[in-house]
Amino acid sequence: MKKINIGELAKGADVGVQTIRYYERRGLIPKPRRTDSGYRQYPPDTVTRVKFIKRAQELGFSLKEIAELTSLKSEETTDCGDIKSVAESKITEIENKIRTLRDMKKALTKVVEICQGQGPLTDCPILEVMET
Amino acid sequence: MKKINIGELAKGADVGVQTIRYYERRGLIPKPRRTDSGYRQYPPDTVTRVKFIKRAQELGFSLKEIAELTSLKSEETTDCGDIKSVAESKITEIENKIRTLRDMKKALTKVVEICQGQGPLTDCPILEVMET
DNA sequence: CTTGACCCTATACCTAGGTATATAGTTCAT
DNA sequence: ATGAACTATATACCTAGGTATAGGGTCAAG
Repeated sequence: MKKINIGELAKGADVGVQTIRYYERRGLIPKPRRTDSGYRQYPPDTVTRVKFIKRAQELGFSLKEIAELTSLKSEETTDCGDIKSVAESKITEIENKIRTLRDMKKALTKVVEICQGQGPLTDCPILEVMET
Repeated sequence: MKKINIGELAKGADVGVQTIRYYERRGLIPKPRRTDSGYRQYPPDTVTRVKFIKRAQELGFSLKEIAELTSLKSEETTDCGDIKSVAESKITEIENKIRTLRDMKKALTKVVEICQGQGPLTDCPILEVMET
């Protein structure tokens, strides 16, 4: 297999070169071999690895959690159920965030509905509700 | 009216003393007068002001937005409708966040449903979907 | 007159996820 | 053999919202 440089890896996974090095520091991708001059040489499937990171981010995982997921992946004793329960608790977490946002929206909607949308600030129900 | 110290203000608004000084630096609360020895002396209603900040945060406003809201409040030309439209665009923003979270949840739920919850990782549909 | 609880400034640190900059070495095509 | 394009390290910077620490001064009670 031909190896790829950091630039090709970054391009292939659609991230910046700096981001790759940052991921390496964070332990999200393995430290690659180097050429004699010090250039990083990646096996081409590292592109998949970086894409995995991006995809997991889109699904709501933090880099820290992705690192945990990755080390889970490489443990012998991990089975599918372990991954599943990580995903399930992430779902719960997302539900909680949605609930919080819905409460915020509800509170805001309520004051907006009361507000006539004109007149002096002294009577503004929005500011009023925020000051109590 | 008797003035209060920073500690009393912090306690009254249920935040840390450092937070008060931080808000001052951010321009969220006016710079108070000082005693000869340099102590900050607040009018007691500053407690309300700090509580306003906390409340607005709970409603989803960033400190930057709260500062804007505050300067809007002190402009002569501002009327209730200006405040209302700020609140309305915040509602829209919250709705967008909810939508994003719902999409994340949907994607995660889908893979979790496919996963049997046992067996080797090689067949794990969750990891599989994340790698594509 | 001293002790403890305040207060002051300045600066650094924290999480999260990077991006930017400075300085230097390498590789490849012409 | 030279210049563009790439790579390396180290360090600083960014947003957001603070918290912590160091090294002082002040105030009130006993």
